[in-house]
Amino acid sequence: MSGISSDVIRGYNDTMILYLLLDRPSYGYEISKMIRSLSGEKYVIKETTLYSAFTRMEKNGFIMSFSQLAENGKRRTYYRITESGRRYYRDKCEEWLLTQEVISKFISPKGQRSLTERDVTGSS
Amino acid sequence: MSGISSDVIRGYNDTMILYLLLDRPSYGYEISKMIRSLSGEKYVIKETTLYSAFTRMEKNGFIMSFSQLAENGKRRTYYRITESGRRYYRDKCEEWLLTQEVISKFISPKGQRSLTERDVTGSS
DNA sequence: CTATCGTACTATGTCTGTCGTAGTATAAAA
DNA sequence: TTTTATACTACGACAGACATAGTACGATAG
Repeated sequence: MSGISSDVIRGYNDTMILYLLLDRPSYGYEISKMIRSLSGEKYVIKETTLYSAFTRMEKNGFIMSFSQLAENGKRRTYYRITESGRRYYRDKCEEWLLTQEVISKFISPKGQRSLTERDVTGSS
Repeated sequence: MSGISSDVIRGYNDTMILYLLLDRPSYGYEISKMIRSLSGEKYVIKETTLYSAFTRMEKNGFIMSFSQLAENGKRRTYYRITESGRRYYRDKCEEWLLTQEVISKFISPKGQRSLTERDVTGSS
């Protein structure tokens, strides 16, 4: 299998989306493409996850939507990050650094610590 | 509010617990203390989270429980990691490395990318 | 002309891990 | 005797991710 489980990513989808909005507004389809490519094809956000994140974040005041005609004449919903959204993003970045630090203490590269055979069995 | 949100840690509580069981069996209270101290007091697992993790992981075959009398004469439920649990732990470690790699692409240290002054704030 | 594909969404309900709240029980300490 | 630390269990709420399904429209292929 391999890949990133949804439990891990949970709570960081918002952060990823906001990151992509820092420079300029964007819309669903484009953002999903950007996440895919920026992650090196390692993570693909689900459509429902993406759009529900938009809804949630707009409700929370982190982004604002506006409708605009695309080159092809189709109407799209764009999202722009707000000041509050930038603050939230910054906080999440800090939280991420902390999280990394903490979780890393519980990770051992080979998945093992000093382990002698007899530890595996025996109680009585 | 700083600290680690539960959404972030979600899915890594199990990993932390398993890490602490790699060497020897342990029990709830001790594990919670170890998580607290190993994380440098930065993360404190909730009791309910911990015990429900035990239940879930035993059901999944990652750990096995056994009851034993403690020094003080009280009966405790200890947990021992299984082979399957070790494998799961190793997988989670790999997943973690991948996750770190991916999420880090969406994190900018100051929470900002090319950004002109006026966007930031002014308290002046 | 029709079918399919890519784009751009919305709706609805399920699942699962975390957490709030609360309660039980015992030994040691105050 | 009351409090504190230890060592749990039960129950329900919550929220984010996801599965599934459907709508709509333009471009492209056959």
